[in-house]
Amino acid sequence: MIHRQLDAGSGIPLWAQLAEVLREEIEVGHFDERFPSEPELVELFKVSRSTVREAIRYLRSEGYLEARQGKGTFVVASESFDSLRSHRFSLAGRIAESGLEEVARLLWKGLVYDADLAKSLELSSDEFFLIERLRGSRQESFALERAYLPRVNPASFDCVDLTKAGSLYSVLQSGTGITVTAGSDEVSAAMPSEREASLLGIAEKDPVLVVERRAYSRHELVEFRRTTLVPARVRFRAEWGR
Amino acid sequence: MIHRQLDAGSGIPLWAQLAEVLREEIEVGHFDERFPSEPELVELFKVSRSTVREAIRYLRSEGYLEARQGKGTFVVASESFDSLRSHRFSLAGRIAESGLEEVARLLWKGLVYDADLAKSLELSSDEFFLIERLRGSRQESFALERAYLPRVNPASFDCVDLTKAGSLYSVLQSGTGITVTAGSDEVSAAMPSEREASLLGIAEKDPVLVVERRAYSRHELVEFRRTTLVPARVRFRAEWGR
DNA sequence: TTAGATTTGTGCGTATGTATG
DNA sequence: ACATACATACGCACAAATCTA
Repeated sequence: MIHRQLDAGSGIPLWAQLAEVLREEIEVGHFDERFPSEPELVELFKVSRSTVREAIRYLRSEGYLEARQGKGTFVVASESFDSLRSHRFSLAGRIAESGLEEVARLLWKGLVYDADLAKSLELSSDEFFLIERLRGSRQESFALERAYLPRVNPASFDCVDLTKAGSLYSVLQSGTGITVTAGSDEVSAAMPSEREASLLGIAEKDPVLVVERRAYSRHELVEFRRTTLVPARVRFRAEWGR
Repeated sequence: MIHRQLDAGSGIPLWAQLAEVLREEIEVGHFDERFPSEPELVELFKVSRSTVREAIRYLRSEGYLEARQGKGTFVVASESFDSLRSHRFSLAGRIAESGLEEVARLLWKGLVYDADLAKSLELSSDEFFLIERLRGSRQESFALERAYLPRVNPASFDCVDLTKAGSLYSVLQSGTGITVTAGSDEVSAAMPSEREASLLGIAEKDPVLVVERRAYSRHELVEFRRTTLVPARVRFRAEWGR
């Protein structure tokens, strides 16, 4: 078994030492069949249960472990890329930093038909309500946002102010009664189309960040959103540490 | 002040109830000038400090709060971009999905001198130990990784196997005794140089994702890493809710 | 510069609740 | 019904970082 001595006076917190030992064992594949229970770890490493739980909490937040009440703690199948695995990225931009007011300009809204999109989203109907907005400060734009809403009543959006920077979800909630419960985001890089470059005020040779979002309400897709961002004006940032 | 009664028998954990109350107050801007200290919240809501800390921990993980030892807890200025604020992005690629073995090829290691980099990192010396690796499966590469280590003994890396996919930090730890405690990542988009495109096996007109990492050991920079990724082969993905 | 107060971080102990098998 | 597992909640003490008098 493991049995590595933790050093209380090393300046490194006990839970961090324990997490490091466990992380190494996980990466070697030592716990693939079974991860020790909390009481077992308490006994093995001679620390309190709070310390064990703190270490496990950290490894969960890093994506190494997941826990199920009543069942146990399990190793998550490893991603290939070291420690870029599960940091919390947030969008940070000059607008937020400088405190400039953010504005959203409505470019277009209305029904569109897109068979390819419907197919990739596994939807039976190719009808979408499209909301296209340009976001930025008064001086410059940093994002072009296209939200595709399947199966909604276009009239729901007639009286809604879409120029506010606020969330589309509150609009969805108040306009249609739909509550978004889960979703996914995917970040990639791409080249802008001529129109995108023009709207964002960049050259066609400048690359952009693309975020694709799927939002669900009770396992049902309620929004597909593609946001095109200017990397010089806004970027994703994660801070991590103990 | 606040005073909302929490209900112990409601089925909802006390910390979650407290977090919800605090979140609402935060969004109204009630705590913009000062967020209550832990003992104050204990007194206000008549719960234990662990419960208070659990609620604050959650709000920190959601990006609403940040805490500094000795200073206090503070409301994070809301990012301009709705709800992309605190998702957990992890790198997902074809390699991990298909279960192919990941390999790392050492391209170069040795001392380099870069005054611009030293200046941007606010370092007095422009001497770096550079480790350049190409990562991918046997069939194709998906990332070019350049790690700049200031002030390390080059001999530390003589006997180390850098072709393993494993973390550089364990190398740092064993080779130099340095323990990485904190850091930040920033994701952007860029065009590859001729050499990068060639090494990654892509066209020069294909955009790439760029991740810049800063790693610290006790407030001291110990690594600056720039990773260039091929978006078609690997991307950042976050799932939320549920 | 120093000393003390304040605030979050770490770590211990205990007890009880809830989900699972 | 029972044992096992993690989740919640309480209390206490001291350490480390920060601010202030």
